[in-house]
Amino acid sequence: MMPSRKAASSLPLIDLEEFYAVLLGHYGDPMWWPADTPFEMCAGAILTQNTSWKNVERAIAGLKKLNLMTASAIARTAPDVLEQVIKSSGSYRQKARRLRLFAQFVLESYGGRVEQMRGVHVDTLRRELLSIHGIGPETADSILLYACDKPVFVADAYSRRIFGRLGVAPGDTGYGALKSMVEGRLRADAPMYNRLHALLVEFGKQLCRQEPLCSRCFVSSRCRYGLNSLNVKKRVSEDEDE
DNA sequence: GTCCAGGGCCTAC
DNA sequence: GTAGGCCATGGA
Repeated sequence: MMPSRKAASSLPLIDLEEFYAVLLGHYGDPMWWPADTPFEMCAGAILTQNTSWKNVERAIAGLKKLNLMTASAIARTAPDVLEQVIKSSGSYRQKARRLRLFAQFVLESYGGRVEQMRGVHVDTLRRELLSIHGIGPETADSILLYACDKPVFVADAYSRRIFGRLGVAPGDTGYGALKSMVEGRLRADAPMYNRLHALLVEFGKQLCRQEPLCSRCFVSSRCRYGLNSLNVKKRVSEDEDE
C-alpha cells in the first residue's frame, strides 16, 4: 500500500475568532478608513463602489479643496460640477447622483449631521440607508460601521473570497447570509468589526488575492484552499524530482 | 490592450 | 429570483 502523500495537518481549519486574532497579531491595529469627518466616511463609501481607493482619494481631495465635503454643500452643488470633481472615481455620473441623494437624506432627516444618525437603532438606520437609491447592502453597512459606530460586519468581496477559501463559509454564500453568519459568531463590538474588515482588506490585497499567494501565506496550513494549493505544488515538485 | 478595483441598478428571462 | 449588462476612471 502506497503511503499517502497528503500532508497531514495536526490542526483543524481556523475559526473566525482565531483568524481575527492571527490577523491582528500579524498586521497590528490597522486604524482604518482615513477621513476627517463622519460625512467624509459616507462619501468615501459611495465613491469607492467597485473602485480602487487610489481613484477615490483624488475625488475626496477635490471635494475638500472646493469645500464640498458636507451634506449641505453637496446638495446645493450643480450636478455637472459635482460630476467633474469626482470624475476620477469612475461611474462619476451615477456616483454624483448617489452623493446628492445621500446628502439630501442627511439634510432632511438628520439636519445635515451624520453624527445624529448614531442615536438611531441599527436596524432602523439600515432600512433608511437601503431606501436611498444607490446605497446597497455593502455601502449601508460601511456607513453603519465606520460613520455610525454600529457593530456590523461588512461582507465585501474580500471577505467572501477569504472566508470561502478558509472554509469558514462556502464561497457562494450571499451577502446577507455571510453577514448573519459572522455577526452570529462574534461579539457585538464595533471597534472589533472595524479592525476585522480593515484586516481582511489588507490580507486580501497582500496575500489572499484573486491569484492567492499561498506559499507566502501565514495561515495556509489552516486553510482549505491553502492546504490544497500547497499539496498540489508539493506533488508537482515531487513528480519533477522523479 | 486587457483586467480589475473596498457595488448597485436595471432589464430580461 | 437571478443572471448578465452597464456604469467609467486609472493603475498594473
